[in-house]
Amino acid sequence: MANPLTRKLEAFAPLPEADRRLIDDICRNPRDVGPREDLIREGDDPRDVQLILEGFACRYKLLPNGRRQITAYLIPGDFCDLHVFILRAMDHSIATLSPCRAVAIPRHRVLELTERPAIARALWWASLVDEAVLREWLVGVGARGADERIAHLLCELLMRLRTVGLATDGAYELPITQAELADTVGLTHIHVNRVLQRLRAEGSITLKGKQLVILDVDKLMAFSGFDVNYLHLSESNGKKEPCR
Amino acid sequence: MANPLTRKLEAFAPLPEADRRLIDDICRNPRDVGPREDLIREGDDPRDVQLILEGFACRYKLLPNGRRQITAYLIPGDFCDLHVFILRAMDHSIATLSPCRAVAIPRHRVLELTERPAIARALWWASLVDEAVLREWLVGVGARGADERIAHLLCELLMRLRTVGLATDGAYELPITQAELADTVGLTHIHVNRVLQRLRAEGSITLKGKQLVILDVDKLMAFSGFDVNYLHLSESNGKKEPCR
DNA sequence: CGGCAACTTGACAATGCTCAACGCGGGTGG
DNA sequence: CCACCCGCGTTGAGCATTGTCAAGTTGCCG
Repeated sequence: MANPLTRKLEAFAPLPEADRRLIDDICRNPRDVGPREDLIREGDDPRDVQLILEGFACRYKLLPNGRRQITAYLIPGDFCDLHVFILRAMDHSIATLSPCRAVAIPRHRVLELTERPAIARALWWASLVDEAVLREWLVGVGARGADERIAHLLCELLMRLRTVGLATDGAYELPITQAELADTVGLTHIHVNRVLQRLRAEGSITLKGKQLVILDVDKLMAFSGFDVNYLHLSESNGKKEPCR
Repeated sequence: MANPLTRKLEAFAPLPEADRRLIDDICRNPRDVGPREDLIREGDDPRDVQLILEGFACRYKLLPNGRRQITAYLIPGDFCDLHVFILRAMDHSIATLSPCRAVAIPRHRVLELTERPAIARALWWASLVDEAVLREWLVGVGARGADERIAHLLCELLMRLRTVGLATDGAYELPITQAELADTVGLTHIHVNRVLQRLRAEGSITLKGKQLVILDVDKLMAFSGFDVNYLHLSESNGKKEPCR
């Protein structure tokens, strides 16, 4: 299968063959990381940039009150922190959720990437999308009810996984626990469980083990108020009117 | 008073005199905008970049359920969207909260800015800070109780306004309504009101009209779990240990 | 002085949380 | 190969925080 980074960047614009080869070259010698391992910790000085090739990782922050908030999922093709090396210390941590395959890219190789105009533009686009996703999560936690919030997240993951070839129709693997989901959407794992039961009972999804199937994608998107536009996929321009 | 953009960027690193002059030049001919006016709307094609010189503006998103979520405050020295012109359509709107003074910077002038290495680095830093702020808001809404959440926001605004010279000690002007605060922190305006009453009753703050005073800054920061590090101000390195 | 927007307060309802317990399944060690 | 254990998922009962509705007050601006 194609390199997930290439697939993702080409969702923005096609890359020259030489650029694709550079990406393949950079992704040699990946390493396997077990589940629930920190890749970078808050307070660390960021050095190498991590790129996820397989599995799920996340950004998270621990609070004095003992709670944890996950602020992003990193899926295959996502960079941990392309631009942070300008900062002295990480303000959050990054950990694997599932077992992952990742590459640590040294800074000089990152610069090789950003010297290629097509890649640079695509990475720029990708970082704008990451920010849009973050905003959308804030909108969810701040203004959507529990059911819509979780349904929205499932829709988002579907779309993101599709662009790297990891979802077909409405089905994909969701290798995280309900407790991790809870830390993502700002609910307790118990409440997350109840919401998932409800979504199953309604016939919206099936979820056995780690296999998720969204039975009627359009319906779930409508229910959760999901509007693809924020992912800025080139195909999806102007499908829906924004709310006024 | 110095240009707020200059002040903000110099919180990262000092700028050459020529760069400061360029910024001053770009900020000529600002325009005044009334309160509650949209600067850019979701769906619009982003063209000029807006820079706020005075007043408060915000990013926000409207939901099908009628709710609104504010995802960022833009204060003097903040750009609306430095990097978005690569995208075809805005995925959120930007509006003034208070009366504002702003400049619309055409794209070619933005490029003039980014061609100056010191400015480019500082803008890069600023955009990382914006993202960190966004993450912190998500953490607040997802994992902090109502009182801590609001207190945390007040602390953040204090620090941000200080770097542009708009706060002294614990006092600053907060030109927004409680309803707008509510849309920011994901609560109802009624609950926000109760929390503010509580903070007043405790002697943590005073708030008369738009004048906010944080009576004991350290105490409020401790209470809300505020850790300056995420703002990446150069002075504030390693003051606190992150939670583990 | 009138009017409107923002703020305030109270009573009640709902959403989501806490605590506690139990089932299920996969992996490990005896 | 079986028994145990531990992590994950599930369920119930009662509680807390926050939302809803409704009404009243304050204060500013014309």
